[in-house]
Amino acid sequence: MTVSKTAEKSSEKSGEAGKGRKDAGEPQAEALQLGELSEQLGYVLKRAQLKVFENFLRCMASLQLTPAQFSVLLLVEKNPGRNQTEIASTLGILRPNFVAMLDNLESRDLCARIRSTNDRRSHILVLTDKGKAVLARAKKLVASKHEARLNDLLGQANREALIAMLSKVANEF
Amino acid sequence: MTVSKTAEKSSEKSGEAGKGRKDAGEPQAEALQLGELSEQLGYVLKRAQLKVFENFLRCMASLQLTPAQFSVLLLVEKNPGRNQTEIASTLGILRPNFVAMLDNLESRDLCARIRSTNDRRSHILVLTDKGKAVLARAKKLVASKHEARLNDLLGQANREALIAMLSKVANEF
DNA sequence: GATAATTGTTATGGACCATATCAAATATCG
DNA sequence: CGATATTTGATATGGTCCATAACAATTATC
Repeated sequence: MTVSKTAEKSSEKSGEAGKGRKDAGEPQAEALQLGELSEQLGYVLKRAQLKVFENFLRCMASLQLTPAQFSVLLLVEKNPGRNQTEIASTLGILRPNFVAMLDNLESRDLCARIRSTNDRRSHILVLTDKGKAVLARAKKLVASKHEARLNDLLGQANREALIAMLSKVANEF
Repeated sequence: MTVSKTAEKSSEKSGEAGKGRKDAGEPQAEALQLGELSEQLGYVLKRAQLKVFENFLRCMASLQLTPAQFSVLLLVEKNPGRNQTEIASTLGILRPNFVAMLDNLESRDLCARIRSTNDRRSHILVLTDKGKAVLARAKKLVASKHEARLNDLLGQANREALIAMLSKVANEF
């Protein structure tokens, strides 16, 4: 069930540009049989997730946003005035690990920590103007380059069905 | 798009045993709005993947097999006589990282490295008798406790549709 | 007002992933 | 044949992400 991010370099040798794939060329070392692996939920889930994240990063290259950072900006925009603990726990990020993430976003002036007047322990999170602008551009990129790709691949109906099923698995499994 | 493995402890406070959930009890700190996040492919994919892996580990607790180890055993069983490079690259595992994995499986007598007579550089991989037995038990556990759960949740048809779509995403996205 | 709990933070360790490098064995090619 | 390049398994190492313990400042609780 393990899959890493590096595309297998071995495939570069065989199917390059316009070469009509010779079938009985060299010994060729026949491809392995995946067998039951290709129907293992966890295996195919992980592979799909890696591919999707990989594509997401490419789409966001110009904005330099990771999936995690994008999710933080989205959530802060939707829920302004919440503190670090609330945002982090909603995303399943542990508070200690959230600190460095925010340091990054804040250093890039996308997000700001504001001392709460009610509870001077907590930091209220808000998007800066730049943060809002970047997020707006990010959304457009995701919609046009990322989610649209899923539509092309599966069709609108199947895309929605897939996301609905994944949500169900995520929440009720 | 980030999700960790720890279940949010905060939910333990509210819905415990048989307590009828009071709606207007204490201040309650209203739950955050996920907004567009809940329809982000990457977000829901990652959450689902974590839940599935978590459940897999619980099911395999008695056999002490991780998803990655299970995939290795499955692939070696299906393709006996292949070397480390072939098995690893098929699973998307980099050769350096595969060494420790095999050390582990070999130390538990589940898998064996055999020097190839054709090419004395490579190690042929095979399952030991114990490895075959453990894998057989693992398959039964996965089928009865893991995959069956997906059937209960989605139904047979949807389960197959989900896996088919994930395969498509994994291969063609 | 003493004690407990919460918030953000630091330090730290583990798991996983990726790259460079190496010795041994093999392949390639002059 | 023999020099050079490639392949295989392995080691070392660094990065990222995840998880836990602990701490100071602040607030809640009694």
